[in-house]
Amino acid sequence: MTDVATEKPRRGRPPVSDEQRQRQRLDLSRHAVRLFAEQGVAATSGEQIAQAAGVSERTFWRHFPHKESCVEPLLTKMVDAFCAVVRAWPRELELIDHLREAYSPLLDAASDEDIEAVLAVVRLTQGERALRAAYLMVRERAEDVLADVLAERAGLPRNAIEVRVQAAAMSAVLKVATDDVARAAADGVTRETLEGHREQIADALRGLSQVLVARPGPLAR
Amino acid sequence: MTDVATEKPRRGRPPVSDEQRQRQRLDLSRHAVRLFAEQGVAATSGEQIAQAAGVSERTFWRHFPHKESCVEPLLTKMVDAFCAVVRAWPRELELIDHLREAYSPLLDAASDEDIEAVLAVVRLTQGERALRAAYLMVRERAEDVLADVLAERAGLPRNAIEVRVQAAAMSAVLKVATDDVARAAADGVTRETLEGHREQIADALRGLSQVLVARPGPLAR
DNA sequence: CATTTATTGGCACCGTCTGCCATTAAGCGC
DNA sequence: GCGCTTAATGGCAGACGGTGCCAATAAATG
Repeated sequence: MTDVATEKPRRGRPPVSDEQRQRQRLDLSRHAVRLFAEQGVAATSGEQIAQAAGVSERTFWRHFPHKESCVEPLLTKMVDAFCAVVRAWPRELELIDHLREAYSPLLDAASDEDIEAVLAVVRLTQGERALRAAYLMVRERAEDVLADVLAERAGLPRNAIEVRVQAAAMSAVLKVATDDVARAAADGVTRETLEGHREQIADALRGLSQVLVARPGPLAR
Repeated sequence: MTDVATEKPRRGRPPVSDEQRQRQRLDLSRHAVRLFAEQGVAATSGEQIAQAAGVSERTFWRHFPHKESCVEPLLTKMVDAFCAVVRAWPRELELIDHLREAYSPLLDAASDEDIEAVLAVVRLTQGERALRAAYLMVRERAEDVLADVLAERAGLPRNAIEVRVQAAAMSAVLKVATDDVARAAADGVTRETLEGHREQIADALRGLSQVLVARPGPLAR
């Protein structure tokens, strides 16, 4: 009825800004991931994480509904960066080529420590099934972005079966490549490891278009 | 040193057979899924499931490490059946055609109640993130089987990047199709719904081979 | 029946996570 | 500065998830 932000004398303490909230979560997240990597998820209690970050256990649980969701802010940060790159994918370019161009800036945008932490999380998801769920949730968000972009480029509705399948397939490609790199970076991340990721993705994308057996292609004809 | 099974007078009560163990788990699983569907996962306590199945809470927890893993036996049963079909895929046939032939027997092998229960679980995984992890775990096992079969047919090592990517992509296809059917079967499963699944898979497989934008195909040339 | 081993159930206990309330912090007008 | 209002925090009790331990029972052998 009345205007948007008017009619609001706003008395009392204002809520903290959204960015600040994110920063708090991110801080908790970094401590949590460090502890997870050092001693495992099961052996790390919520109390411990809270203490490491200097807040009470109660407020820790207010920030994260489950212990595993601690990894989310860190992962989200990287995935969002990647999504931004995908969204900026120009029509006239191959995805591979676009990634080749945009990949390095993506790496520069994040601190080395965060990159290391993210890869540590990905590695942890191999054995710690509790983290797998969180990991796959944020991957799913990325898949939706991918589907949006694909749909727009193909001129199809977002939920067309072809679009969803393609998005799922490409998402799978990214997953395979990322897992490989995370494993490769088990002991120390170098610039080469990360550049390798780009080429892994390229390889994997090629693998996708090869279509070993799923259809009667030129190979089988 | 000594022979395999000899030298074992085997005194005392013998361990229960593996099949019997599986049957017990399956029984628990059915009760659990029913309760999950009726009142949600969070609102269903381990004690409740145990009581429904007529065992103590303690032995319930001995059968399942986490509450969510209750769904595993049911899902595994279906996935194993599907894997068997994939393994039997003859070289000279298209996958789609093979599935068309083998699909009905697959349905006949399971009770209607179990099929309904499985679809209910898949539907639940949409909203209950706790179940998502369990669901994705058994899907991953299926992906490995797929990779094996693909590797053998293509004459490549099991962990070749192309193989893994293809397996992941096909697995994604199955996931998309299955989710669609589970949604469609929200109110009552009919034979048509299930036959529809086969066609969904076929559609999705076609979608996979279309390759909207991932490479310079005839469309982009 | 006595013996041996596997399963079961009961109990105590730690960690996860929530609801509730008192306390503190951050803004406002005065 | 002082109230006043609202948001964030911390502390506490408690339900639920899940494990270790031990006693009781079940199923085999002789």
